[in-house]
Amino acid sequence: MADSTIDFLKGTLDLMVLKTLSWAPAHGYGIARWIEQCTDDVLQVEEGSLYPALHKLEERGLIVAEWGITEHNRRAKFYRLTTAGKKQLAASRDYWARFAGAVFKVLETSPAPR
Amino acid sequence: MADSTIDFLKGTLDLMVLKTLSWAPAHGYGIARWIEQCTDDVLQVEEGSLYPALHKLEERGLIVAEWGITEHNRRAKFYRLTTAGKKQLAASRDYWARFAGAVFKVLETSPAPR
DNA sequence: GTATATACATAGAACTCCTAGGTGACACAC
DNA sequence: GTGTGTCACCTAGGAGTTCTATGTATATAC
Repeated sequence: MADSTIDFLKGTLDLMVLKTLSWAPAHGYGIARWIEQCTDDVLQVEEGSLYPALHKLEERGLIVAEWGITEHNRRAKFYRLTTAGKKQLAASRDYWARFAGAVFKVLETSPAPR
Repeated sequence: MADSTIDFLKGTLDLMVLKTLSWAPAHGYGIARWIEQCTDDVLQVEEGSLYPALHKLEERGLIVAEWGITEHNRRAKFYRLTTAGKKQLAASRDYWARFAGAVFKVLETSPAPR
């Protein structure tokens, strides 16, 4: 959209959500805040992206939800990784490493000898 | 789409095209083959993605096209980076580095002390 | 009682990419 | 000269994500 900012997020949101949940169950709001905090706000998680993504991950059986109470004494939906989710996380993580490595390769390669 | 493959390409196609052109002018077909070769086919550039992307970059004034003849003696459109394109490449490159770094940070961070 | 932060949710727009097709020309074998 | 493979371009349509904008509701602080 804007000239100076480029959107690289595609596909990585799911990955980071799964990763965040691999530590402990968490609710949507908390996942978003954690990712932002962890990356010094380089990655910003919009709620309009996050909740649909969570619902899709749930549909795919990668996470399961359960209502609970937060430390702020509020009602919230806590998500937990399933076995399938753990497998998917491992696969996605590997794939992302290969992908990012490939991009860096292109960015760092010197002109081909010709 | 498929379970095992995830699409992380968003936004990076433009970046890699600009980078490829930073070495020397090239035509679409050649750009695609080079990126694939450079990444051992980890990144595959579909023509249905590439040509629209090239046209958009041209519209934005980041590259310019000129008809020429390839080493195979065929007619082809050679793209060249403009000054604006070089600036955009530098900016996108920096941004990608920050983005990828942030993702890795999330993927590598241990559970938060609690 | 009012404001702020917390927490969830969805509709619609905007965007990118891929699928699936199509065009044409050259090179080479036969 | 005809067929096949490679090169090189292009677009329409659909599928899929993400963002914008908005709405709801509760707990706590003041």
